[in-house]
Amino acid sequence: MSVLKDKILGVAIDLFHSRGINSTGVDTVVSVAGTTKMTLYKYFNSKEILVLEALNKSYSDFYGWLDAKLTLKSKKPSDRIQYLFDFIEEWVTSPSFMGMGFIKASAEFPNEENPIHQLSHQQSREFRQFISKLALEANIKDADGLALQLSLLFEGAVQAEQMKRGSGAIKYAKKAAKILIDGASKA
Amino acid sequence: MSVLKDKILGVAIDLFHSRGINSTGVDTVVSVAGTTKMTLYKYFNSKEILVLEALNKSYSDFYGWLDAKLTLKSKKPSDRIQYLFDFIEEWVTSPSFMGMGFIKASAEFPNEENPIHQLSHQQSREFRQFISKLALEANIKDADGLALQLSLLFEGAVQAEQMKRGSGAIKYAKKAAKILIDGASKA
DNA sequence: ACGGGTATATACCGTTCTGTATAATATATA
DNA sequence: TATATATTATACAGAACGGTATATACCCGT
Repeated sequence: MSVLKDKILGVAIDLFHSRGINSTGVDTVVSVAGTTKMTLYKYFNSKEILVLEALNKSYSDFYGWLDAKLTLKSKKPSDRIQYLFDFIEEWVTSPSFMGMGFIKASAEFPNEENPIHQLSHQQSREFRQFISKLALEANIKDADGLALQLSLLFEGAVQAEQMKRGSGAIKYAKKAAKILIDGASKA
Repeated sequence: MSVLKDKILGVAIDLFHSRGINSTGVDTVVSVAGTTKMTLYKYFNSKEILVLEALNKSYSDFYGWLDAKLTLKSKKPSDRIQYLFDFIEEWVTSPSFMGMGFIKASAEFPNEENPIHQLSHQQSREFRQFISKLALEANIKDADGLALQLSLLFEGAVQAEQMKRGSGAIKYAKKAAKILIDGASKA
């Protein structure tokens, strides 16, 4: 991947998060990235494709980071779900946190037939499946049910933190997650 | 309030929810409402004001409906929090459900200095305080903490339902809420 | 029948948007 | 030095945007 394409993608991710996707024109992207529209359209055939690639990079960066953290933290897969919200807290409270792409994008593109909405939905499902896998490895019976509940806490906490930085919501999400995990473990 | 202003406001709320705020032009609003831009701008001095009023009506309709339902359901304020998610489920699964205005709006206007973002944030806080009042009346010690947790479940469930109608997330949110309420009651 | 507010119709202004066409420039390799 | 490729510079097309100006029709109480 060209260094210039990478630069454009990174700038786009920043701007989409800080100003919103629809409120960010390609002129602004190229201006901040220090290049021109011709170059942007060479690497991305349309703004929609730029948005889709930005979403993909955003999500896979987060997912890769979280998965690596959990793998490093515990060699026993059955313990990992216990640390899930610890790392989510680390992520959410990090200065570079700007929100979750698929949450914002699905709000800006509510039409379920829109490709951006569909990708957002897919990422949301992928993340829930990731939690479900953690729950399964922890020998939790209703793994899917717990995963859904934890994903609600996750999305709610991210939503709260997007609305106001330093809201502290993640601390309470963590406590709630512990209660739900413990409850589901004994069942 | 003029019947025409009401019509415009209702159409605007529908369109903002189904197409997004930034993707809905005033031309579309007046066209669907069957009126003209002159009339719209007579009642709303700018699109931003239209958005703010749409948010206000959206939220107060929801809040008023929910509060009335809870008051009717139980004469004992200490019981009401038990039924909170029952009515939220009724609201979310209703065919007319289109999402929560302040959740979508805050995603479309991420800048914390933007008036629309600020109103969204205020409504989110108001709703959390409403839950906190319910928790207080139920003699729950950490009423604010529980209220924050329940609001995370609420926003997460609404987010999930916005992304995919009929997701079923609300059922699991309800179960999680019951666990958290019971846990906080005995503490 | 007449006058005053209300709504309509329509055209327009200036700006911004995505996307493209064209030509000039830099850079690296052969 | 010559050639191919990557990037820039700039201008523009065509549409949509928020918002305004002007003139016309309607309706209702006097």
